[in-house]
Amino acid sequence: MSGKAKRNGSADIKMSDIARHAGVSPMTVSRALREPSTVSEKMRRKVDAAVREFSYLPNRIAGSLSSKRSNVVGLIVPSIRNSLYANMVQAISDVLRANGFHLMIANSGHLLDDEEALVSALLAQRVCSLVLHNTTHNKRVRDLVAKTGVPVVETGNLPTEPLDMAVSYSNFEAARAMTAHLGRLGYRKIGFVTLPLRDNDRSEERRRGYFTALKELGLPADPTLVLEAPGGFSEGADALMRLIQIHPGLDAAFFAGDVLAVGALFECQRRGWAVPGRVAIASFDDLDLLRHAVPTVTTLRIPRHEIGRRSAELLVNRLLGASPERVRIDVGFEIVQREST
Amino acid sequence: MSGKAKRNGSADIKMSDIARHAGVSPMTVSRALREPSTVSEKMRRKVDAAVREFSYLPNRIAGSLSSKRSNVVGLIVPSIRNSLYANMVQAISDVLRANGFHLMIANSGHLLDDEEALVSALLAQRVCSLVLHNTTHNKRVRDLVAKTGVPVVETGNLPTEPLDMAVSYSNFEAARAMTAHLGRLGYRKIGFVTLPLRDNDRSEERRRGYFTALKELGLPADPTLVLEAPGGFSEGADALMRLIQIHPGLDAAFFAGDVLAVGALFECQRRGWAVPGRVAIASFDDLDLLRHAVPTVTTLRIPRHEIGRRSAELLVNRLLGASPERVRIDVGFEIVQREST
DNA sequence: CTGTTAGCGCCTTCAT
DNA sequence: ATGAAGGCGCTAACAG
Repeated sequence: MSGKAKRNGSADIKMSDIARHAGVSPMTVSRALREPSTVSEKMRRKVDAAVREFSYLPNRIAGSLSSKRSNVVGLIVPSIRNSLYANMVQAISDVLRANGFHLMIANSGHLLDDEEALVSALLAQRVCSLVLHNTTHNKRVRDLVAKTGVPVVETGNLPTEPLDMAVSYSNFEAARAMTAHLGRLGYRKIGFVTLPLRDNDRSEERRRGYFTALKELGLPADPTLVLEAPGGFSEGADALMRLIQIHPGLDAAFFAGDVLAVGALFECQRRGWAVPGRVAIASFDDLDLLRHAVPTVTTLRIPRHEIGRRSAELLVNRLLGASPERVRIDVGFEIVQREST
Repeated sequence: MSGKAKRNGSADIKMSDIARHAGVSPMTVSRALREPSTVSEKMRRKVDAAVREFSYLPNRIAGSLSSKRSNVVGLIVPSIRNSLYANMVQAISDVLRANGFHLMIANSGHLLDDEEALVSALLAQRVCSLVLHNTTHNKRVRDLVAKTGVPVVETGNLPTEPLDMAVSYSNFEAARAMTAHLGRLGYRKIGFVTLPLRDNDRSEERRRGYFTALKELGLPADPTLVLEAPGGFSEGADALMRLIQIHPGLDAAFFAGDVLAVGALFECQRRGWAVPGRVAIASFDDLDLLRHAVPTVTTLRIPRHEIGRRSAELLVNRLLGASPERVRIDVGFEIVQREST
């Protein structure tokens, strides 16, 4: 009894059926559903009754094809799992939904060529616009975006030359500011633990910011003060221990990833090291966790939610008719000084 | 210069253009793209060349309309932000993508009527199936699902009567097992902190499991041992302090939400209370965090990733032709005994 | 305000 | 193995 590939369900009633049962033309049904104000009270009621009677759900696939308009936005993030992105996605989702749009989501796993495959796939689905959490793209992606002309928002970093619109903070400035902050507090031997640098403009920028600040502080830019670690609690702990082994005089460590910082903090607790007495710890991104840990952790507050919200708002405006113009919004960041430094 | 609503971009080349340039019929292009093996080598090469030359992206909207088949799965979660769901979503996304499907995601914010609106919207988009992180639905949702006949997977709890397929663990059994575990360890005055119970079958079930275990342990089912708290670190800390105020002899607290447990743990650290010396702490869901905190936290390991993976696999099989049959998969759970109890 | 006509871009079906 | 005809369900554009 198996049967072939499942057809997409639906009750199989279409607009013309509703029209027939309501005694009107299909066009009137269409209008009653999409722009009720253009239809007379009487017609509208007949239509509504028939729609309810059959639980009619308009086929938006057909609608999109016909109108050449879609209400689905495509989103590509490096990882869905990561709570930082999740925060942004939530905001995007909320704004889109409030405006009648939907979200198609995909994750690229940090690979540029995967991004290309996903951009193609989403454009084949005829999404009406794209959000990319990434500001370096391969040529094909840039070409596709240019060619299709869909509105695009890039986030995650501030590109010097956005594809279209960009909403982000500057990873460079943020890392620089935190490093400077640590210098101002009197720390002289400041380690830096970065997330993987490969194919990741954000990580690169953060490291650049760190070195720039060191220079401005008149501190030596010692490359052995920098360690690369994949995200994770253990990795943060390891990194701190290795740094301290190399530099027993290390007095502060700046982690370019919140989970790394917390891992290091836990390791200190385990060893009974005072933070910041033995070593100060600073983090990147304001996870709730950091505000509640003991000690509370100094960090950079990045308005992830705002990034999502404003990205979606820009798209919605554009989709609703705003004229295309390159936009580059810097949402900034904030240093949150807490007990750990 | 403003211009009307933005049309969905696309390079405006369609299959017939490719066909013309390749010197074949549109049908051959269609076949060369979808089932290359049914087309001769020569034709295929001509088509491929034209496709590449124009960077042609087939219009899947048109394809879906015509074939009555969609490759988009709809997913509704209570919250995108929550990392537990994020874990599951990631797994779903991965499996779907590996099989050529896409994911449309929406969040219901725990409201049944919002779920209805989203189910309608997703079905209007003609998603080929649904994943619902929720097992109690209002009538309209049940009707729509029945009527359209799309495959549905429910997760988040094990429904006694699934709409279609279900993949989950039992919240009841999990909470019961942890409470029993605490009893076995010798704790006699075990508090329980639950997430909001309203419209949330998962929370209800957990509480039921807790009380059942107390009874089985021969301990009094004292309702003042139960506190309801919205998720959050501070809320967990508060809840523990209130419990201890009411029951100075409290020797263990079981938090039906990981963040609550960690919040309580931090509060203990802050007060210099030994955990489990002063009070033992148990959690629900195996956040990485719990394995690294000091002390490490006893918890229930729920295979969120597996839930997502198996859900998606079930759907994919069905979409690829497996015959419809009600499935109810219990992925189980595991008690992870650590230092905090 | 309502209806008619003619596609949207592709795929199913049937013929060759 | 390839092509021609017709239609998926809806909406734009125009007519009344």
